[in-house]
Amino acid sequence: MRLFDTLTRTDRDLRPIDGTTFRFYCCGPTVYGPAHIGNFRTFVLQDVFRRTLETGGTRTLHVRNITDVDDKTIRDSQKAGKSLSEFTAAWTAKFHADCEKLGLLPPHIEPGAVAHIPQQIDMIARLIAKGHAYASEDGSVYFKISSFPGYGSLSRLDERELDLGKTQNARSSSDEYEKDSLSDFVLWKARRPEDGENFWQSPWGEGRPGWHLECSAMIEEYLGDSFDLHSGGVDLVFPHHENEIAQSQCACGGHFAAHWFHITHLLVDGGKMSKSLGNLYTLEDLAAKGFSAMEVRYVLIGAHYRKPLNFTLESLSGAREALAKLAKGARQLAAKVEPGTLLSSADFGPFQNAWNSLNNDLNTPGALGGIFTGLREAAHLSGAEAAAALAGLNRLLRALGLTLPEEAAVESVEIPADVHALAEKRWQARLAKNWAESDVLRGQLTELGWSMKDGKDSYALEKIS
RNA sequence: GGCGGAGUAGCCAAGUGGUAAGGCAAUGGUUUGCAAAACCGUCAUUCGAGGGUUCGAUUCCCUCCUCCGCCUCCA
Repeated sequence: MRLFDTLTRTDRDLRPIDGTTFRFYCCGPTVYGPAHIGNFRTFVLQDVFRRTLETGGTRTLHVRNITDVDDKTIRDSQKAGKSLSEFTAAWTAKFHADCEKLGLLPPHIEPGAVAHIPQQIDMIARLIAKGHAYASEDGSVYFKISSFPGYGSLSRLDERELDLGKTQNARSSSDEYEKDSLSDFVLWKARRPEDGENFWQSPWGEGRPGWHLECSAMIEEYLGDSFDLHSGGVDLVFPHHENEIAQSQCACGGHFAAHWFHITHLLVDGGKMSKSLGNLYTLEDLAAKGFSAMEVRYVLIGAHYRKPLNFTLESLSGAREALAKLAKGARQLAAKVEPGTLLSSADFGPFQNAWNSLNNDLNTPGALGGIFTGLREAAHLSGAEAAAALAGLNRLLRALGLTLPEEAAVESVEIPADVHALAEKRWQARLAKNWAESDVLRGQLTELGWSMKDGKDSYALEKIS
């Protein structure tokens, strides 16, 4: 597949460096609360990315970390009166549950920062030995940006008016640590009183690792000094990924990530999502409004990953209808195929365009459009062609990670006796072609909060929500 | 202010130097006592505004307007 690369700003073909397995790393969540749909846009697109590679026959190694120590996890665990590990374990479990609902494939490896402190300390020691880092008097360690000429290549720092020297004066008064240059970033944070019990021993004294370091250390541990792709939300380009490049290339040599895949942020109702605006949605918030995680997933893949996606409740309703339409189309296609037919998956039949879209810079909305168009074409197919089309459709749905809703599962709701009696009465009136009375009775049912829909030989009662 | 991205029908949203995918909503018809459901249709002379290049631009260039992101630990 071809994918846009943030570093070179070009579309490039993806080929595993080692020729067999595509190895990639995704910056995972900081577990101090429930992830919101903006976080999940990134994780869902990374999931579609992986599924597309695998559907195309490429084996993958997917590593995604859990950030379980930083300012926020420490602060909020203290607020909650829990130990850091107890606190982050609970939110990690919640994250996993949400991921499963969204149909996200679990990463092959999911390392946590706290479990990799020795590796982080080792990396810092190497950076100091090579002259890329220095310890300050308080026991913190900083990366010396001036020691790495390549710094800023990913975010094009040299083209920005970010004068690393100049900003120092303006901000040094509020800086709590002692750095040579303000732009230098922290690798090891000396223990502070507010850290409570959350500190570890190091050659530089008690403290904890800086945020940027964990990814570099875990990448080295599981992917080595060179690997295929690194991914995250756009906000991580600077400084997080920039710092990772500096740390890893200086400590390990190697070229680090061969490709950078960044997902653009989600907008809600045309603007930034924020708690104060009341539009920061978690899966739970949306479930409370009656929307399933799969409907959320459909909306999230409904826009190209490099364009802003405007999330609205209206688009969620649209997703429900669209999924139902897809499910119906899939059922109709399946009905044309003899049960037991061996489904060929050599090509995608009428869904070839959809598959091509997915492989052309992960164009998920293009792929969805192609599926609906393909479904229309597939309606005219039969026999082996229909079987091949069905196979193609199934592969595509798997690549997108979409699980289609089952045929209208009738919910068994308790129907009050008076409602039931009224309905029976109306049904009899209707059978007697007494339309006037029939309509009056339906009006009464409506007032009780029930709608009555007539079928050929029976009727259905539905609670009006 | 610097850098980056975006403005396509009521909403979500693809796409292309050659005359606008798809989904939702809406709407017409068939059907149904009427509804609902289902099925079959319709639905952007136009792509933020104004210039330019071109036989031809929504697509390339310039200017302007609006929105969004990043600018030191936010996916």
